[in-house]
Amino acid sequence: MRLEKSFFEDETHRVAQSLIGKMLVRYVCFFGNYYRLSGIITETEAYGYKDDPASHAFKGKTARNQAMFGQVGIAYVYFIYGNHYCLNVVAKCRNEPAGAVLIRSVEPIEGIGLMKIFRRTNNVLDLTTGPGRLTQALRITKKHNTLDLVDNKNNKFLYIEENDSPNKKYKFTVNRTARIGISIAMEREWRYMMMVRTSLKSPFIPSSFLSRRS
DNA sequence: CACCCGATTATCT
DNA sequence: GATAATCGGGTGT
Repeated sequence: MRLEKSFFEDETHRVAQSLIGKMLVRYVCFFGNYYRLSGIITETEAYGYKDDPASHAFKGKTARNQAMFGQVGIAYVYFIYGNHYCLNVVAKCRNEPAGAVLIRSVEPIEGIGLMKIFRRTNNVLDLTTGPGRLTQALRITKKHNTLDLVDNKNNKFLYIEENDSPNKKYKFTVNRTARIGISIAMEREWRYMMMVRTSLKSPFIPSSFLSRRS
């Protein structure tokens, strides 16, 4: 079931937390055929408006960040460090001018073979961990900026679903920390990550640790 | 128009 | 762990 617009109309940090465990879905055309790529969202960050100096929207609306001021449920994709695209979803309360959730990491589920091609690596472990990696793996670029992820009529190429796979293996909790790569507003714990455990007696650990090199 | 810098990552050591 | 790669956007002249 695709997430609908009302899901994204809430406090940005609450949406960021709710997105953990959801499924990011992308259909790509490759040599004439369409393929479904997907991954479970395992890490997000919330970015606000005038009260959030770490946010692109902090200083007001510009050509680059205008998507953050748009309807909830649209994508905000920006280019960073001369190399990478980052995918956000606009989420904010009604009457709030701007706000978005950065998708920082997913666990690849469907279309791993294609993701390897797009990433030019055979290493599954860091296929989609990191905001720049997941956009490369899913072929998300600035073309997708302002794309409406909750418009199931016109946009069948990029959206977010409930994870209702029958063999749902995630019994998870969500941990929160300060956001990555910023030096300001550290007291705000607006980074969320999926925590899992391998048995009832095991402690919860970041889901990324399960498959990580030791 | 020039300058500066960043919500990153690959590729070294 | 350190550093280079790389370029669009913001800012100020």
